[in-house]
Amino acid sequence: MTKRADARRNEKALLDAAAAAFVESGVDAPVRDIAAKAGVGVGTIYRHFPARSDLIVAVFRHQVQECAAAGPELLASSTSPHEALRRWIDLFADFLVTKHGLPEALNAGDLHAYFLERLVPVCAEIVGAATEAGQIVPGINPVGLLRGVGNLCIGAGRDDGYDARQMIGFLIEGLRKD
Amino acid sequence: MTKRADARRNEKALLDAAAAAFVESGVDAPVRDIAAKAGVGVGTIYRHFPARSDLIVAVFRHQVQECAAAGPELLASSTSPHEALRRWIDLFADFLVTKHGLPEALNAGDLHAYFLERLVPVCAEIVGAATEAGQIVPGINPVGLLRGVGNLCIGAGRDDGYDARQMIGFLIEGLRKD
DNA sequence: GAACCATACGGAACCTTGTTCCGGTTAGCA
DNA sequence: TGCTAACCGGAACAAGGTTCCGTATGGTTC
Repeated sequence: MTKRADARRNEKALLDAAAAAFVESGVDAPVRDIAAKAGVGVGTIYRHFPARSDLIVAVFRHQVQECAAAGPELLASSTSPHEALRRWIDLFADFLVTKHGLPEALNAGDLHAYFLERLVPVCAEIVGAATEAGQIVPGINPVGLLRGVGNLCIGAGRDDGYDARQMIGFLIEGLRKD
Repeated sequence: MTKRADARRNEKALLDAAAAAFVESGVDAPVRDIAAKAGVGVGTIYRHFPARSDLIVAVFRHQVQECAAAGPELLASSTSPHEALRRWIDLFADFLVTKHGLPEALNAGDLHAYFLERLVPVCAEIVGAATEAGQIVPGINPVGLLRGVGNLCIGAGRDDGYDARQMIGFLIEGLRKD
């Protein structure tokens, strides 16, 4: 059941256009703009991506995968589970901080679903290792931690005096069992 | 230059209606709904409150004042500056967590302006005291801290596994200079 | 208490943004 | 070449914020 050639072409054009639009205007870029940039009608967007959020997910899927894949590697290569946690969270934050509007969008609905589904198991593994090693307080919920870090990334692009990474650093430090 | 009686009456009706709407639907309650609940046209809202955000600010002004006022008191009555900081941040978080949609709204524009203007000096004072006492790491930006805590309150109403207060607790703990 | 007008009001209309719908077009195959 | 299932474009709809302007009225003056 292979797709028609024009459909495949349009889907790629849309992904490219969306990626470009997200870079220059943030993930809030209007659907019409993306359609125009791809040389396509809005209807075509909605056939390929039933909702705006599906387009966002599609654009960032690769990077989420990479972030997920990095988890086990960091756990193996770090000097301690807490160090691995810190480094992995940094990776996650780096990803979010560079995508204008993504952290806020993450709080509403479907993005949430995919991102968390993919990253929670990884986070859980690292948190579990750190807990077992007695390096962080027990009972930390991986979902909650991920959401917290995601929230801290909100507004990180603006030039006011907000340093998301610093705050995330404090949060991770506060997890320590001392 | 005193306002006309009907204008004053309508302003109060609007504030009451907005407060009620915010409680039952969150601060995202549509302007039209608020107008209807107050028995007033939308035009009237915009004469009294040039933008939606001004209405939100007006509704919560009192509580922000109270929170600001509590700062010095806590500093005086607590056993240590870090303890005062923790308690004051808890107060701030309690305020935010109980207002559906307020934390997210805080990130966009004008709310920001008023809330921060009022609370930053207070936060700065407590942070300064804790810093001088050598209880937290030096160089913490009060604006950043407030924004971070505000961000952590986002999505705190939902029944998924996110505990904003716990995350805030970790953040404050991570500020410690050990 | 009548007349006047600055002030205030209501709500239709406008703009933007997401989403749906459907008549027209076309790729791929017989 | 013709057929048709798959696909496309964009007008139309819904919802929410904001603006505009003709109408109504509180308060003041005589």
